[in-house]
Amino acid sequence: MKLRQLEYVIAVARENFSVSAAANRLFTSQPGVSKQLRALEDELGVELFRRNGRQFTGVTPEGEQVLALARDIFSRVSDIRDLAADAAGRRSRPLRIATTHTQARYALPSVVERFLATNPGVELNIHQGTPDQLAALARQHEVDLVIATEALELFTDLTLLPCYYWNRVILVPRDHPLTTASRPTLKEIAEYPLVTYVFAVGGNRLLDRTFGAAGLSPRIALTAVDTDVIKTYVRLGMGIGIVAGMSYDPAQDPDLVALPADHLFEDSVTLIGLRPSRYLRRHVQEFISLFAAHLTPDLVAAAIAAGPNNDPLATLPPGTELPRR
Amino acid sequence: MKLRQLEYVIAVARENFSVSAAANRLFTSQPGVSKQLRALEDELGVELFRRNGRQFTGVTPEGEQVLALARDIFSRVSDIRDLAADAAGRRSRPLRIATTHTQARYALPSVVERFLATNPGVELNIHQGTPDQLAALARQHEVDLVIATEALELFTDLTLLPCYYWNRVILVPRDHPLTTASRPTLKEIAEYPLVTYVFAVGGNRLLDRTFGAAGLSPRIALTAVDTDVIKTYVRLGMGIGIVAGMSYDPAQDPDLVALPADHLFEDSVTLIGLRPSRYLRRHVQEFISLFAAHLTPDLVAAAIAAGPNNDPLATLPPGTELPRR
DNA sequence: GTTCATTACGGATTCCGTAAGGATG
DNA sequence: CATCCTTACGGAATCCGTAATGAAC
Repeated sequence: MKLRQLEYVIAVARENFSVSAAANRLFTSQPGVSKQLRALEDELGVELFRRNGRQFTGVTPEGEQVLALARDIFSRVSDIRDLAADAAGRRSRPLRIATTHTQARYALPSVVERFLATNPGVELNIHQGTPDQLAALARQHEVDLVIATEALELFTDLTLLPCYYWNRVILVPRDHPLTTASRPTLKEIAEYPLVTYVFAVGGNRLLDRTFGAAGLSPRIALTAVDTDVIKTYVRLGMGIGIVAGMSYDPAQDPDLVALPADHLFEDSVTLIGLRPSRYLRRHVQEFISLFAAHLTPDLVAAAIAAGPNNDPLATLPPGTELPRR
Repeated sequence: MKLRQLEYVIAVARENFSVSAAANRLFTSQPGVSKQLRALEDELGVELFRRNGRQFTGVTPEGEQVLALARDIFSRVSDIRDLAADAAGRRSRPLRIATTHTQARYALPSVVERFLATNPGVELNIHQGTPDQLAALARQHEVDLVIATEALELFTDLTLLPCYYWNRVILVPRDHPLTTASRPTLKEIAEYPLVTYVFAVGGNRLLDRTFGAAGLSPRIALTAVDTDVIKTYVRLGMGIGIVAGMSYDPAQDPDLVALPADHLFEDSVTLIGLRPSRYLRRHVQEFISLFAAHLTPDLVAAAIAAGPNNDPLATLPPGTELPRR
C-alpha cells in the first residue's frame, strides 16, 4: 500500500469515477493511475471500484470504507506537512475562511486589516455563503474555519467556539411611523412587512420562535443574504428591516433609523467552527485570536482535541465574559 | 512523504531511538532506514529527531507531533488491510483479548470454546493482567478488546460496552462462625480480616465506598490478582474472601462455603473496551456477540463511532435488560 | 466513431543492500 | 575499541510516460 495509491483512489472518486479526469488533475498519465489502482486492489484482494466492462461506475462497499479511511489518512498527511511548514517558518497555504455576508462586511474588515499587517506574506481567501454552503465547505475540507451565527444544527460535526454576543436592530426609513416609538413592541413591528436575512426565518429559528411565542406571525416581505440588499428594500419602503446591530452605521445610512431590538430578541452568539482533531496552523490560530481575543491557543487546542461539541459556551473557562457588539 | 518513511519514524521511536534496532526489527538494512529518515526530514524541512552528534537521543517537539499523526495514519492503514482481509474472506490476524484473571478463568472458557468451534482457523491470544496493565495494552494497540470490571477510570480513552451485572460472595471455610448467619451484615464481615482482589480496594472503589458508608474500615489481610490464590488463603484461615460469585463452584470447592453478598454490595458491571473509531474485524465482533448476545453489530458500530464514553449503560437502547451472573 | 480503460514496453528514477568512513563514549 | 550513524556505490525493482489494443456508449 502506498500513499500515492490511496491518493489515486480519492481522486478517481472525486472525479466521478473517471480515471482519465483524475490523471489529468494529478498531472500524470492515465495508464499510471489505472495500474496503481489495480495494484492496490490486487494487494488488498478486493475490488474497490464497481466496473461496467472497463468503465468505472462507482465504488464497492469495501471501496467506500477504504475511501473514508484514505481521506482520513490524507488529512493527517496534510497535517504533518502543515505543522512542518509552520515549524520551518515557511510560508504556508492560504488561510481560507468561510462566513456570511454580515461577518465579511462588518465584523471582519478590521480583523483582516490587522491580520495582513502582522502576516504580510499570507494569502487570505474569504468565501461567502449561506450557512448551508458554509457547512458544505467545511465538510469538504475546503476551508480552515467557518464563522457563523445561525443554523448551528448544520455544524454538528465541527468544534464550535463562541466569539461574541450580538443582537438586532429594527431598520426603518427616517419618516417611518415606528420612529416615534423609542422601544417598539413585537406587536407593533409585526404590523409591517419584514425584510431580513434568508436564514433568519424558517426552520424555527430565533425570529420565528420569538414572534411565535408572542402569538404573532408577521408577514415576510422578502429575505436576502445581504444586509446591503435589505437596506435597499427598506429604503424603497418594502418593509422594515431586522438586521444585526453592527451593520447599521449612522454615517453611512443617514436616511435610515435603527431602533434597538435587544429588548425583543435574545442575544445571539457568533461562532467559529473548526474541524476537530486537526492540526491548527499558526496563521489560523492568529486569525482566531485577532477575531476573538479570549480564544487563546491553549483553549482552542483543547476544544479541537475534545471533538465536535454542541454547546460552544461550555468550551470557555467558567466566568469568562464574552464581548458583545 | 511515503508510508515507509512514517513507518521508520515510528519504529525508531519505538526502539528507543536506535536506528539499527529499528532496521533489524523491520528486516531491512540500517543505512536504508537512516536515508529515508533524512529524506523525510529534508522534505518536511524540520528535524524530527534530536541528535547528539550522530546518536539519536529523542524527538523534537515537531517530531512528537509527527509521531502521533503517523501512528494515527498507520491505524487507518491497518484498518484498510483488516477490512480488505475480512471482505476477501482471508484468515485474519489473531484475535487478541486482554482481561483479568476472573474473566479468563470463569467467564471466558465457554465463550472461547464456542468461538473456536465456529471459527476454526482463528488464533486467539488471551493476555491476562491487572486493570492498569490492560489499559496499557489497549492504549498501545496491542489488543483488540479489553474485558474489565474495575478501575474504569483507567479506560477513559476507550469505548465501553456493558456485558452483564455481577456481584460478590463471601467465601469462608466450612466450619467458620459466619456460616451460621445466612445473610451476614457488613459489620459482621468487618470483624474478620479480608482477602480479596488487588484492584478491589484502594482508590475509593466499591468495597471502600461500601464499608466507608457504613462507618467501617475492615482489615485487609492480603490481596491477590487471582481468585484461586484468594481461595488458598481462605482455606488457610488467613481471612474471609470477597470474590465474584461466578468464581465459586460447590463441586470444585467442597471445603468452602459461599455466603451471598448481593444484599451488601451494589451490582458491578463487566465491560468490553474497544478503541474508538477503528475498524472492527469480523472475528472481534463475533467474539463480542458470543460473550454478550445483546451487543449486536449495529449497536457496537454505533458506539465505536461515537468515541470514548464514560457511561457504558447509555450505549444500550432504552429498556434493554442486561443479564446477570 | 469517439471515449475510456487496459496492456505493452523503454527509459528514468528510486530503493535496497554491501562496504567504507567518521564520530562517540 | 566497540558501537552507531552517515556516505558511497552498484544492482535490482519500481514507476512513469508513450504507444498500441480493446471495450463501451
